[in-house]
Amino acid sequence: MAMKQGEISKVYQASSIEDAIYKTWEESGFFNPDKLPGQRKKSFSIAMPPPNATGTLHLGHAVMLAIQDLVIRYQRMSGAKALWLPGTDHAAIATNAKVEKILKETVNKTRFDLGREAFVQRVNDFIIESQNTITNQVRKMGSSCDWSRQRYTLDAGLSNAVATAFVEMYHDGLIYRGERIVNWCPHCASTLADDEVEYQEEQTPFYYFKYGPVVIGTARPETKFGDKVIIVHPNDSRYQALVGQELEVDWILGKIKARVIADEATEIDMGSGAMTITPGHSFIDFELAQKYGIPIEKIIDEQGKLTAAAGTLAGLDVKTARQKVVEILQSKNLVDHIDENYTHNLSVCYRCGTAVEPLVSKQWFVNVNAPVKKFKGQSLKERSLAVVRNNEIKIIPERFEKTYFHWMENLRDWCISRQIWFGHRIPVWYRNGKAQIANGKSSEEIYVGVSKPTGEGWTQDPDTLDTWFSSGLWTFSTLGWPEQTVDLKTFHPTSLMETGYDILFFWIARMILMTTYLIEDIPFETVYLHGLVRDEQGRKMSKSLENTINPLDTIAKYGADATRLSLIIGTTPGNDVNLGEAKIAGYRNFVNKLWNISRYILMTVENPQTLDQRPQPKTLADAWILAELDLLIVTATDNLDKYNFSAVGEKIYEFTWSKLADWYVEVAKIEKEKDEILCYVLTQLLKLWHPFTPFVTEAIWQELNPAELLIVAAWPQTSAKVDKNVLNDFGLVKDVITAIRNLRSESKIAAGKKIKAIIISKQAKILTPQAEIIKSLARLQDLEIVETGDQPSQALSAVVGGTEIYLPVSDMIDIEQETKRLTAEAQQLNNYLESLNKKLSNKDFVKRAPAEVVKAEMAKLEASREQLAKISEQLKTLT
RNA sequence: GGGCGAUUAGCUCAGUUGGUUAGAGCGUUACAUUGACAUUGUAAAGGUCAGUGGUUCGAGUCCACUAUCGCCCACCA
Repeated sequence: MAMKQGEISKVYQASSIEDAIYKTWEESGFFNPDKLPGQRKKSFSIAMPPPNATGTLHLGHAVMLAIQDLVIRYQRMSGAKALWLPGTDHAAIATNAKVEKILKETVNKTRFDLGREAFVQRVNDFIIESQNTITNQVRKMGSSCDWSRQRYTLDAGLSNAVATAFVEMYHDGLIYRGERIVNWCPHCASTLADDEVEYQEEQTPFYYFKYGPVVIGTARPETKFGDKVIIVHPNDSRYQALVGQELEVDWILGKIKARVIADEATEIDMGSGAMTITPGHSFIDFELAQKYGIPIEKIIDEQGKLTAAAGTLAGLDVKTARQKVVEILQSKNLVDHIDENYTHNLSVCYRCGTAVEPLVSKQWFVNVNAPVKKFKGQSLKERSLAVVRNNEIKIIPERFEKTYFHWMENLRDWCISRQIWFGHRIPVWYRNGKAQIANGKSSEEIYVGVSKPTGEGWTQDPDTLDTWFSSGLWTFSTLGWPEQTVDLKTFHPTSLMETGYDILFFWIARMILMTTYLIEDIPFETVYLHGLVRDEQGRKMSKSLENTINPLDTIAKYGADATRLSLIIGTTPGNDVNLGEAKIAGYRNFVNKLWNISRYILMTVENPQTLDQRPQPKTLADAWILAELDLLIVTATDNLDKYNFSAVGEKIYEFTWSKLADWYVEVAKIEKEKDEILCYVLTQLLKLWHPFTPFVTEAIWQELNPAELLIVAAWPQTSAKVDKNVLNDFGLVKDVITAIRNLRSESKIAAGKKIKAIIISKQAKILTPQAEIIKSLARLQDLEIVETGDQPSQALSAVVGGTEIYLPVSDMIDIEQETKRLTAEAQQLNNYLESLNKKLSNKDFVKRAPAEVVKAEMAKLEASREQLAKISEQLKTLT
């Protein structure tokens, strides 16, 4: 990989060296914290959010990988025992669905045709085949994660953790099996968690039926067979007389008896103000039914067909049944009217988009409200709220804490059983006929444990667990739990959880809930939520819009470093990032710039090498670049600790391009003999950049120091106090040069033309030693610097601070234009002076503002006055 | 219905607890090929910080309201 001097290409070719560099890193073993050099007391860990095992890299992954790799590289260089643990997720429903789709398309079979065992085998084969795709793509981003600790949610170890967690929670009464209303997806043939349901607006007829003395409204007539209770609002004067009565009403299948109950669940203004309740197929009605002890009847079954409760209509599908019911009621003259233009939100499955059927089913649930012994009576929900409320866990940006609280406060029991086959099987076995325990009405014997019980006749629960149940254990199941491993002790709680805000509920909340209970600790100290990547116009990226950017393509075209920078700089946590290819190309240009600065140093320095000893400055420019670097190191380190990645990137970018390349390297060409300082500055700069752009920095580093890998180089430190005088003094030199360039440009003096300049300045002592630099960079033939003197007439002029600059080029001056320019400048200065005067003549300002602020304003006033006076004089000399 | 966010240069966005004449990149204009870099350099133009009111000596920043856009949650029986 290392190239000899002189062979370094003019343009940085990312794609031709990145893979080789990654290989060198991986083979070094340094991604593994156990193999890092030196004594490392502090540990720092990140559990990588596991991509789907069958997925491919997209920009969402790219963002998380860029940020997490940045943090872990910074920590590793700062001397931490840094672990970034990678893995993949089996993504139960998603993968199950994917394989089912393949089956359908290739052999036109369903999972039921194959049978459970063959189907699961099929899925596992599929995973093994595609697993490497995603992990290799993760490598393409430069991710320095410890592959020796890679985990997969269906690993034996993790599966054991899942079973252990289930069993423990069951025995503590936090997991129960019950007939409750759940979201059912008829297509997936499985339950869904509340947050796996999405909503779609749709138009549907809304029916008003006569139900005894009241009119009730519904969009779902086919569920109404068993409605035997009318709910009215206690304050609704229209129905006061009915409350508490039992009425006989004519209904779909004939006459039934209906009770009237008053409850605030109804709204007076809504429809007729009265409603019947359908406990089996509505969440709200189910709760009401429990409250009033109303029997729950199942009208629709798991296949989406009507049950025996529908009498003659049993077996019909939902759509047909709806028509039939309406026809029956019409024939009985019980239809009041129909609103054809009713819009409502239809619940659909987040995976397949099928309408979700709320129905009552026997499922496993996590009880989030039960008091937990080891929490002294606090519930899972309360404990999960507490650890964020008391700042044990910090969420960045902070506003998401509110969102988290709101969600957690309203959390209902979590349905964790799924009827798909791929996933962690529920660790529960049943046996009939030998009932030892009276489990309510059931004569069934039940065993809950991590492995199959001994004895005959046990069958395991056919269901699998919600994929988020295993994800909830991710931070510690990956470290060996339930065993008390060294890793668990060393790296848990993890330091940082970094992920998109879109899975705050799905995942972050579940991890907090599971971890606080199972290991009585927090899963992570800080949560950093990044935004979603959108296209340049802020639209969601989608295949149909053809606006997607594939990170693998941009890595190939612009390099992983440029791709990473485009996702980190200019982005803020929690806010979406609009990304276009132009932005990535821009950072490719920057990476090339860094490459070429290095190339220049490698070509001109006699013995290029890394240097950590801060050299003694010989000139003002030396002192300045060292001071700027000191300042950069301090602010970068400080801001990285605060997770202000973008700000740090911008600062280092500015230093690299606007200070080092634009000024110091140019000065070095004039002053010469800068080998030590150039080596030192480059060394420190490569280190600062490394967490952001690991590949190019390592490539350059290897040219300077083939004996060491940059990934384990020590993070820059500086003991030097930032020298403000040096910054100001060289600042003046820069300003003078810029002012002269500006005058030349405005007066269209050819760039090649060498001219003379006269500088009159009280700071001549500072400027005089810099005469060579000024002459060269401002392209002057002759330069005169005096402390006081007469203003030359017929000269272009400018004022910087208290310094006057004159270019006596009488033959080239356009008096009119020059007068105009100076007058405009004077006018602007005048306005500024006025605002300063106004501010300072305000007694309250002088009295109340801090003394230093007032002092600074006074100094500004003084300086501006002086400057204005000089410009006025310059104006006079023109005429 | 409840909550959150955004609105700053032509475009994409920074702006940390209120305190330099509000910044960057891209784009635009003019000039340039000087010992690394045209994926370059030099210089410039470009902003009533969405609007209104308030707090304050001082507001892009804090508060209230309005407008537009976006997101999340709940859900209409």
